[in-house]
Amino acid sequence: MKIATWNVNSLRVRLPHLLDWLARQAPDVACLQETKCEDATFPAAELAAAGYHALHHGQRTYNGVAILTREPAVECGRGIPAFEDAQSRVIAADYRGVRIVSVYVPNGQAVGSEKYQYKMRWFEALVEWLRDELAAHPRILVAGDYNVAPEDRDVHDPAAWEGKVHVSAAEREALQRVIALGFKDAFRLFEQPEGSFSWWDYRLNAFRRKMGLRIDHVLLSPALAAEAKACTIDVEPRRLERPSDHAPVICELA
DNA sequence: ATGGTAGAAACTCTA
Repeated sequence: MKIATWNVNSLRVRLPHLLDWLARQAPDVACLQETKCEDATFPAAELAAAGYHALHHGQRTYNGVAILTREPAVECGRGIPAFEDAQSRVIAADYRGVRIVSVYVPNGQAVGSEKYQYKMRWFEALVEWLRDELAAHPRILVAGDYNVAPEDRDVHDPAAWEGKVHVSAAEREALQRVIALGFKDAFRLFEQPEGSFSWWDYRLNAFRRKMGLRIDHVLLSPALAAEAKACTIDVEPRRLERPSDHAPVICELA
């Protein structure tokens, strides 16, 4: 089973890229973030024509997460149950015996800001929720935009980024608390090229200059990690005209 | 030097 995650930064704008990419990569599951559309305007018909069923937790202008599947999946919740959140950042589904969670962790804007504090509270709620979810569903994966680069090798210029949002010690510790529940970062189960990133700022020609961060992750439960065959970042969509600022991450399970 | 671009929506906020 081939499972992908991609922050598309507006599903409406990126729909042509997404449809081309679905045809090329043919994932069984695609977790999307930043759809930036309401459920009412979700392009379900276009995706159905491309061969995908969709579950969407939408929101106007900001956020919005979806799960695309080849066959219908069973939705099992939106948001973090014990965390009151006006922002659409989580959707979960069962598909072919796997609990799939698509997450869009808050950006955090700047260390110490109000949005950063929200990010840290959000992470704590995620950890508490996933502890129970992992116990109840041994075959679970949590894929999405975590807005944290776990290690210095996930950062193009660690010195320049030191202490900044996405890289700060507190954010890395928060992500490690998720991983410490028992999850594996699928990407690091395999040998990878140096300078592997999943996001590049639109500004300053960051993509061409290889100024990226690896902030999009597929976290696998131990049962699924044992079945992982490969995990790659597909940078091709980032090369296109009018791209998302993120590249898809693709994980293959046996 | 605190820049730059992109998206949605509304003349600003978020990333």
